[in-house]
Amino acid sequence: MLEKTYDAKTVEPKIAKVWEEADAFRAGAGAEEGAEAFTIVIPPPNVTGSLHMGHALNNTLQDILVRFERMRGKNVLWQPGMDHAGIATQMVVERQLMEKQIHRRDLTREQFIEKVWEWKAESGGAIFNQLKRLGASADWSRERFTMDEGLSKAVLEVFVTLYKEGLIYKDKRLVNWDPKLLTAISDLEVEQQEVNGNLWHFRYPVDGETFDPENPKTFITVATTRPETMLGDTAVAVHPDDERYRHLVGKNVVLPIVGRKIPVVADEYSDPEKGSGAVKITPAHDFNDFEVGKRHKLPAINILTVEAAIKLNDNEDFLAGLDATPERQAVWDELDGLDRFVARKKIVELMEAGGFLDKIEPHRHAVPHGDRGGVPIEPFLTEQWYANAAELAKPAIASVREGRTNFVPKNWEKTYFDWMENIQPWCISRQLWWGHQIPAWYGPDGRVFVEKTEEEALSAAIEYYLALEGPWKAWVEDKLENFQPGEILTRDEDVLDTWFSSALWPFSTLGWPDQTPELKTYYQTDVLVTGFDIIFFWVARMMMMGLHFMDEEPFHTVYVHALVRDKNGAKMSKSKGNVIDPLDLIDEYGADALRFTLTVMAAQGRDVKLDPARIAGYRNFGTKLWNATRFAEMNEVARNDDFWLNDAKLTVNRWILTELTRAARQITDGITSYRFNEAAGAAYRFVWNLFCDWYLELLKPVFMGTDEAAKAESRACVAFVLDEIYKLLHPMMPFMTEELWAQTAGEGKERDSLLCHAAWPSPDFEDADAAADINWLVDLVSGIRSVRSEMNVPPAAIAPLVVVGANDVTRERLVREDSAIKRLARVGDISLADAAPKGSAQIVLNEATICLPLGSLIDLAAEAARLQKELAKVTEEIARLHKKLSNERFVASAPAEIVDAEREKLAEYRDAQDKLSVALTRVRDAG
RNA sequence: GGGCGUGUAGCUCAGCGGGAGAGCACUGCAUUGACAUUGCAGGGGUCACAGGUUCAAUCCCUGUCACGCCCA
Repeated sequence: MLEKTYDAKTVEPKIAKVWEEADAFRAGAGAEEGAEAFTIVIPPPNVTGSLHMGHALNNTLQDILVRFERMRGKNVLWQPGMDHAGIATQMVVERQLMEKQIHRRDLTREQFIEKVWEWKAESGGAIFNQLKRLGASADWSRERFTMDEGLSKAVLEVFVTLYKEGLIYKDKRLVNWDPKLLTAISDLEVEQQEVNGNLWHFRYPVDGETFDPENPKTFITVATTRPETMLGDTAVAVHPDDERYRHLVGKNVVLPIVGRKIPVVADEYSDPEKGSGAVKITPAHDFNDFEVGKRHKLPAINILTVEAAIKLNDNEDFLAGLDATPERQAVWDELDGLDRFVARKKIVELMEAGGFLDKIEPHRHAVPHGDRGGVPIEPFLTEQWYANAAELAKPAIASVREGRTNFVPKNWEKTYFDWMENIQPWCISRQLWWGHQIPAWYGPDGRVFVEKTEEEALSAAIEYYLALEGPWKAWVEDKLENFQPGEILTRDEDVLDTWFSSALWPFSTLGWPDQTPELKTYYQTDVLVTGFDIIFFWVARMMMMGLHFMDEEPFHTVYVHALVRDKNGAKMSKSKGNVIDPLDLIDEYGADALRFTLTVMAAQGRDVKLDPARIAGYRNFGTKLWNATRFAEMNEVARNDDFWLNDAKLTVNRWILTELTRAARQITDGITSYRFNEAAGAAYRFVWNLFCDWYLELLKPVFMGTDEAAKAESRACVAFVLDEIYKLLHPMMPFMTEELWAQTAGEGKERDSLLCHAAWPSPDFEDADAAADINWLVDLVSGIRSVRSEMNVPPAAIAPLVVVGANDVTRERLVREDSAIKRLARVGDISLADAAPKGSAQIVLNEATICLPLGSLIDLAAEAARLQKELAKVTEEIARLHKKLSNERFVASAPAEIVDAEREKLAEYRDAQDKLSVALTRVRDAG
């Protein structure tokens, strides 16, 4: 016997253990030899991560697909793993070391990396246990890590290949530099944040004029949001059509504080409407200015250190061509080494003191911030490694364009195209220690050798230098005489962007570059399930790499789900304090309730606003099913394989089997079309509103009756339908259904397989007549209940039922469903009559009028009012339909079946109108 | 500024060319036997606004307003 209530806290760990011991989710588990493969690779969570709502939704949806396809008999692999998350992990470990007063730089690189691995062994990967608690049925034995040996091998292979193909190269250009983390980051890792700042207007004196702040002819005013960068200005730009400044183009201005003479150039970048219409140009510290600088061949003077402090002294680029007067030198000394924001204030003060400050305007503008470090990034001129994303994107664009990979919902394709078609070179090097070190070695002259191993690089280098005539040949020969490792080549210090290895995930996890059986079986993977926030970071790059190295898309479908927000629609964030921890919800309501809630709310193209009250509601749904099963048990429901359902005789059984067929189709269609909410909704309605509310209620008279054959048939039928319900709900509520499956094996019996390996239902029982019968019964009972409630008839009162005008079908139904009607509608004798007894409440149902002679219980005035209201409603409908059908153009243009249906409706309403009128007269006569 | 999306019951949301739906909340009634994590019944909506297409528009098109997100 089932426990009185379902306790998720004890059942879920127990079931998890059952699955684990049965090795139930191993690749191909439960599938027959040669079954079609179905593969999903998990979006690898960060090794530092812990389960948040986004993960919960993402993995619930994946698990639904995976469990569903496993039950459909496919050879399923859900490939799990984690991402080494370069910056995030390095930060976590650095912070931990700092608590012990150890700075990363106190350690060698090797020592630090050792610490990271130690950290991973101890605290990394907590999220896997959390995913297991959610019920994720991945093949945990195949766990991969982007830094593990196999995946690192794939990274080397890809890097070296792309380099040799010319698709990876080194370049010196402006990058997004994070002065806190001291590394370059990619465009995608930059977040624009709106801040309140100022526009400072500076006067730059025109060369050859005597500067007079009162005389505009002697200077040009420029506006800037970043005063400190003026130290690196190398021009002032004005618009070519701007009359105000035309005479100055080609002349020089003298940069205050610095003394450098810089030209006024004409460039369309300058917007005459903005500020003064003249803009200072700092090619080394601004992306737009860099482009202007290239057009006008301006020098780029870097005036910042990697930590974004001012660097003037010993700065050759800065000092070149300057007259370091003692006064200037004193000012430079003062500025040198100041943090950029301190320097900003200082510069403004100096400018003001010299009369060069025109005005300060408050200005709200976007400032780029590093998404990890959280500080404003600096455009910084450095040499970095780049991947030619534009080239790699071409086939990736074509794939989606030609429908080989499809986005669901489709509108994300536009986002994908917009980004891919304007893609910039991908900066793939990072100045970190934790990550895949770039396989590039430099020779004594700085020449780079890119190979998978140092040995190969060395051979390449030796071959190169020995073939060279010149000083390096002798140098290398000399070194080779008495060879010490590391003396000829120096390895590039940088590591690769974390997303570089993630981009290979769909094939690197399957063993590539080796041609493993897994790779053959499971690539191409099927569906990628992800949030839209990583379409650019990850999806696009997997497409590029998959196509380049596998010649086949990594997946045929990308299902993009929404973000989970709080119940007010705000993004969950620690700072807002509105984060809901899925583990808390699992503790409180159970994993099944959380999963079902996320599923039923996961409509395409809309964010999930999660209100914990909803979860309680869906927890109740599980309880409902649990109790329905208990009810079945109490009534000796048991599977009976000898009973052939097609032979079911009871209408109610034939009806529920018909409804089961419909529900199973809806659920199956919902999942296969990624409309998870529809699948969950269909399951919910079937189980609660049909199976529990009507089917089990209708069976109560059978179970309490004496017709043993009917009981036997019904017991078998309930058992069958329950089994099908467990299966249909399993992808959404795996724990409870697996438990119910085990518990309902029957006295002393055991199921011959786990529910997670049971065959997915595809019932095809259809009996339209039975469906019509029960629908009539439902309408009858609902109608009677409604009237009783409105007439305030005490629930305990039993009234007789008199049916007027019943045709043969209705008469048969009344006999057939006699006990159900009596029980559910709480009526006594059922009889037929030609006219309604006096003092009856009356309900019009199809051709018949159902009368409840309530005697003294009835308030005739109230009943008259009720009938009047009904009549009004029907009359209104008749008017609407009449008008519609009188419209010749409707009759002529609308499809015939629509017109016929409307005519039929009209006839039905007219019939009902007649009967209601009779009923009303009858009530009034009685009064 | 460009793009995407949203606006339907008090709240959270489905639906989407032919009679406005769900869950929660609310109101009334019900408590000995599957289930109060319950049952039965009920109230509640100019489907943001304005035009257009159509025999027919909550649904398609255009515009307006409001809100959200992404990219500059």
